Amino acid sequence: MCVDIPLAHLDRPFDYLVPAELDETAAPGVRVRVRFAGRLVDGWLLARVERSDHPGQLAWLDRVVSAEPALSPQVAALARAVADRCAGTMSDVLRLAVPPRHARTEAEPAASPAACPPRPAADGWARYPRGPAFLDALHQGRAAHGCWQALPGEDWPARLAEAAVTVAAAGRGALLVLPDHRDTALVHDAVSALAGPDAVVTLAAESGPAKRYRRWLAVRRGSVRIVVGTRAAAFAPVVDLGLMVLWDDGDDLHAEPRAPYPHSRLVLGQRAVLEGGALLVAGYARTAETQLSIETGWAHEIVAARDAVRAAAPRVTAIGEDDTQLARDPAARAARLPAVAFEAARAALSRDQPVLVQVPRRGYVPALACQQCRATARCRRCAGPLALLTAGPATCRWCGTIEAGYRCPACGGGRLRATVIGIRRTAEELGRAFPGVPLYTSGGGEVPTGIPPGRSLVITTPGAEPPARYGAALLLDAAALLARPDLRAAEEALRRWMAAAALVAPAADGGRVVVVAEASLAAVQALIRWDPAGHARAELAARAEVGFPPATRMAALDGAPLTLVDIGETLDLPPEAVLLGPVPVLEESEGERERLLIRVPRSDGSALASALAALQAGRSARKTPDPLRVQLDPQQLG
DNA sequence: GCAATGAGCGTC
DNA sequence: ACGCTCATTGCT
Repeated sequence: MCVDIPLAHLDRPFDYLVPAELDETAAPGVRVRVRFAGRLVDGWLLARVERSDHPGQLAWLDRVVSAEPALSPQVAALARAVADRCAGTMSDVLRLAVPPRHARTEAEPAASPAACPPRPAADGWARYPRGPAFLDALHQGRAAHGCWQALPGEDWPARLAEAAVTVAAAGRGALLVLPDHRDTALVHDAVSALAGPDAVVTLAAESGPAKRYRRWLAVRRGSVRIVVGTRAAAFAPVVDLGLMVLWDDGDDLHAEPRAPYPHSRLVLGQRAVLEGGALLVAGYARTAETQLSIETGWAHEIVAARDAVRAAAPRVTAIGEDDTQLARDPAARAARLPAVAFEAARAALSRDQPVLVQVPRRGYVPALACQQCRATARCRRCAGPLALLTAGPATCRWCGTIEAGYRCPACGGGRLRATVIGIRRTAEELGRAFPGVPLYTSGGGEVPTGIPPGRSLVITTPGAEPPARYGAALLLDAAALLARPDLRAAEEALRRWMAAAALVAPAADGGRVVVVAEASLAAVQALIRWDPAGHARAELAARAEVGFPPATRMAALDGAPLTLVDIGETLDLPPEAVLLGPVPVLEESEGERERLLIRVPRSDGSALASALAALQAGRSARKTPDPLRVQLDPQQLG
């Protein structure tokens, strides 16, 4: 029995006696209710055993909630492994893994078992030297581990669908985890086109409790073999799992924001170890984590040859922000468009092709700086950042004070410049620079599903690029992405640039990408050469140099300052552990919060996790009131 | 010397 | 959140 109580010191199985009348329904995997410390709590029946090691009196199982064995032995083992790895509790992981029960749905009769589709042709994989061999391995049921860098312009949903249907054709299940719903829809449609609409199901929270549980049960009961979904689907109880796919593992949407904060990469990786299925980590770009799995020999890379990359990639031109030659055309000048960018856009439009313009952040000039010395402009009253929220004067984003006569406290300059120009103003300005050209914007919740053929300008925030075949892409304010004070800034910038540039026609067909950033920067170089592998290699080496993940294992502890000092002194850590901090956490919320980082060699990762689990167990047993957040391998190290 | 009371801990 | 243990307290 695993009781559903979020207390770390109760994160272990408890034994109960099964009354004769429940003997038949009390099977492993069913939901039960038991009396625990005097009150009725929910729980999962993990296993039936002959005898208990518990020396005391055993209590009786109160009720079997439903005879449906919702929790498969594989998912139970996975939840335990993920909890251990993240220094969290199994019940917390199970809450992420299993959707809430819907009784009426459960009573509906099960659909017939999934049929085997025929093995599809997968000629698209022939462009990657190891591609066909990987698909053969999938069909033979081997537990191959691959890292696939998709070529620019690749119909990647079709390639992933081919891999999934190849596995289904061999009678096994496939699970595809993608960052967002746009991507799940693309892959769902691609699988559906290849193997029919009944061959695939998309698991998503927002489809409503009944629908969600119905689909989930269909997976659990083996009525459907191919499952598509976002991060929660990484736990989907796919029967006889033959393949797991993780698309774009650098996207932070793969990081679960609820305790114990497991990343889809970790969940699928653990699953590959426990269940033995194949794993394919795929994307245009490559993360340092994925690079590590290649360098340790755990995974093989599946990449195209250099000449295939050159043939598929657009021509990329970098222009530094300061030595930018602005376009002569006055309208283009007003839009702050460098001449090279203006020309690239004009050429594509003249060929009747759409042009993609990527702007780092949404909104309307999110920040202002001194024109003269570039110091960030701050509010005189509260030191909040100044911004142009409307077309009016600068306004403080924190307290709303209107700043009419700004004077820079550093240099005395009285003029302001926008440091990041948002999507709305860029759209306005570009509209003026290219009069008569249809204009689309994409970002936030509003992403056009497609762009009509012909000339148009598509202004987008990163990650919201509408699928189309673009003649050119302009990556504006690219330096702003790189300048973020984040360990992953370079990797993240390259990932976002590649996502946009991959939609542009090959150089041979006139496809051009203009990135407004210094050509000497490593990430910019990697974009120009279209070399995600080289960048990941350098990135991993750089992290090893400074002792950051994934070269090491790291834990972040967020809590009150005194709590952290106390923990740092008492925690039972492996001898090579290094404490960093605690440092204040930049949060505008109430209360003083600090962050303590703990770094250990990768070989001590499990010792670190168990030390932190023991810490949490001690704190929950002592009913320590002040909250402490423990995060292993945090995405953000800030 | 022993019952009455309460804090602390484990929870099957 | 119960209910058990064990220590302290107050009284015979």
